Amino acid sequence: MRRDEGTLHSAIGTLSTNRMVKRRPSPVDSKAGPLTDGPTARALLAWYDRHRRTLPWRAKPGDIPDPYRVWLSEIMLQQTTVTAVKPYFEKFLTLFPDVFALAAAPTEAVMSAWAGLGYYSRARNLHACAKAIVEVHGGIFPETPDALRALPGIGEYTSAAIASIAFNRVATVVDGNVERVISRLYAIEEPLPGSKPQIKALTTALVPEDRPGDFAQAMMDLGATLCSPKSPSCILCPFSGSCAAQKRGDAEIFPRKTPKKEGQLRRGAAFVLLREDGAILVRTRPDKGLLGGMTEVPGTEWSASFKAKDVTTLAPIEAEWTKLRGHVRHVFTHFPLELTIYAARCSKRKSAPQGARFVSLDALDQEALPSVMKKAITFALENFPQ
DNA sequence: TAAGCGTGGCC
DNA sequence: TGGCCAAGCTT
Repeated sequence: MRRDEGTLHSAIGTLSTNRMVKRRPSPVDSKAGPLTDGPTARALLAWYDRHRRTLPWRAKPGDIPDPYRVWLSEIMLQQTTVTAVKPYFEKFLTLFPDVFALAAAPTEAVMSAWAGLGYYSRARNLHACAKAIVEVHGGIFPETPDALRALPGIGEYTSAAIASIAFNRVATVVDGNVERVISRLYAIEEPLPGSKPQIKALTTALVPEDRPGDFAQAMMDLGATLCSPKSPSCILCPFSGSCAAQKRGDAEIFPRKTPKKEGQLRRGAAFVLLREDGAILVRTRPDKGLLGGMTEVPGTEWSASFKAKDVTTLAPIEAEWTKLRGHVRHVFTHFPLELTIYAARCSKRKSAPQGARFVSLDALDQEALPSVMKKAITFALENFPQ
């Protein structure tokens, strides 16, 4: 620990003196510890200036960032990969070009545009946040972490990210990438999430006053490219030589994590009712909880004790329900799900029961349909009886 | 504090 | 193929 502190202080010293000295640690240095250069923001920023990723929401060098784009991307990127976010980001910019358009949009439009991206409370909070920015802040994003933190869907990470990236404010941005990079730089043995306070303190000490936004993005770019979870490219890393894990040669074991207990399998049934004019029966889930506010086909509760026996008594209408062979499997973050699918047809004159509605298959893409429901409907249509 | 909350890609 | 993982927030 004393060694870490020494390394940190030398990093701060290098920053404050604004030196561009390239000091390759000698064998003597690396044994001496405190004499070895620690990681510096300068080294990282030099790398970033050459290797930064081009992303749809990222301002080009010299350009002023658009807070709306920064905010929208940060919400979408929560626990979500860049690849998954890109098409949704473009779609949202087209449908809702600015915070005023988003605030004025119907909730259903926001939810259906978000469908497939997951963690649907993000969409609800996104909409609430847009309204708050328009109604409370006159459509202007607040610039400080504290003010941002007060908005729906914006927590510790996102408030710091927006403040630093959109407004170049000094803030400590710690996401999964930063946790990995810092854990390796200092070979932190304590597992996450217990190591979070230490990681935040070490990160804070590295943030440069002149380019906090670039520093945050550089740390995340580094974590997403070179300092990857598996087989990191230490040889190319700007921190090579000042990274404790790289010196040990076992960077990939960091960050250590406390194992999570796995969720128990839940089962349930779903009913796909196809009307003869090509519409299926759907309903809207309650606003809160799993898949809150999203569209679903009618079904049973999902539970560990579910038995696929006599479940047609739970069907939305009386019909000739056929139990389809096989199951639809889906894995949520906290439990796996196995759905038994029942299928039936009904006449064009059939009206939807209370709380449900018919939607033509052609209009299904305008629904807020989560992936598990797309799976269930696709499975039913592909295996429909007769 | 810990649990709840999605999804798709990767090896 | 299945476990791991991705720019976390809310309660």
